[in-house]
Amino acid sequence: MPQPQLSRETLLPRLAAHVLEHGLGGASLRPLARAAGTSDRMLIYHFGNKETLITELLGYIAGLYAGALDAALGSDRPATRQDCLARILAEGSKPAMQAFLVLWWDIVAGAARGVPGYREAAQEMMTRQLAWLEGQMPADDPDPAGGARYLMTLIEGALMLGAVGHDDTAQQGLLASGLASP
Amino acid sequence: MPQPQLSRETLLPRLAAHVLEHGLGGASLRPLARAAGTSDRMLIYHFGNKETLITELLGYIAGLYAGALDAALGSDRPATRQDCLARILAEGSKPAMQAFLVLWWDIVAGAARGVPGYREAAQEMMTRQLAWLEGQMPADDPDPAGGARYLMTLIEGALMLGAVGHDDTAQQGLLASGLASP
DNA sequence: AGGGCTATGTAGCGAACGCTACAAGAGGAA
DNA sequence: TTCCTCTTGTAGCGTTCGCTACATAGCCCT
Repeated sequence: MPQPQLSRETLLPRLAAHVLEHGLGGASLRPLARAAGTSDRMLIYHFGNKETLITELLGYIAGLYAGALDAALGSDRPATRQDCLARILAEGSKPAMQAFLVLWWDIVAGAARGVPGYREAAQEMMTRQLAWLEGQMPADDPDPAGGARYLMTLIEGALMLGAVGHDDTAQQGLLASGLASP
Repeated sequence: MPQPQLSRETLLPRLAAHVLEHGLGGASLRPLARAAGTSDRMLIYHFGNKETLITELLGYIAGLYAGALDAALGSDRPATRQDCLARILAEGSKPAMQAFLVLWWDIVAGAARGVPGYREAAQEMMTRQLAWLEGQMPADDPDPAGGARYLMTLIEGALMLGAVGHDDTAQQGLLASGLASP
């Protein structure tokens, strides 16, 4: 009997790719297994049950997200908060980030409803993004910590408005904040 | 045979109450029917299929939300943007709004993924909230339209951060924006 | 060599899913 | 009265769900 030596570590990347494409809502064992080249039977064997599978998967995806942020970290800092915001919005509109974004709202919904594992993953991703953002603040910023949290709040609001088709509202809001130019 | 004369109109309020409590993710016909005092058979009879049921339900909930906003409309306008923001955040933290908020992230997730009906409902709710917010802007505000969109972006960002356990981040962000006081 | 232990395949369980076929009661129309 | 339409109940279809029972092939240890 062949032993492709499947483990959680080798499984998680392919599972992550599947949920990034198809979302968490319809993530049931058999499609997940097919995407990972194994069977539902083996997913249960390796993870115990579906809930821990999802929890570990969310943790893994949070790690992926952290890696993507690190990769996006430029060596030169922006000169102003305006530049900073512009860079981040450019980063978030990259196609590679779109799949993350769509999945992100699944995670937020789960976190808001209290589904086990979701809040932890969401919190970790936001904490990581906040740290990244603080590192991206202008060197001469009078209040990098507060400024990063301010930008963060604006960015997340803009992303949400964009997700529901209110991109224009967000754009005009950022304009009125004085942190974006037309 | 008794005819309790059930129609879409009499059904929708009870269906809405159910999804406000249990969310849209697990909203399947039989539990929905039980909550509405009927059977899955009759839900299909009245709505045709589940997709149109959900679509109509989302529209109805958008109407509920609009009504809640109207009810929250005070006759006196706030004097400053700061007051305005404070009032809105107070409004959003009312217990009656919590169920809406949890459901809201379900809707956002569906809208982001392109599930039929979700984007329309989300857009309608945001449009309505934006109009309400514009009406709440200070009478002497130099740019009510832009200011409302700016506040909107901040508020939605703060709500999202709150949903994932980053309330403190949002609070410090609002503080750094100069629109909130400690 | 033999006995565990780990990893896997096959088959299937009971439940829930969206939806449908069929019959039947109630009320109006002819 | 007789028929026809609207509304409802009962039963069940085929599918998918998470999960399990059981068998078995390879590996390591003694």
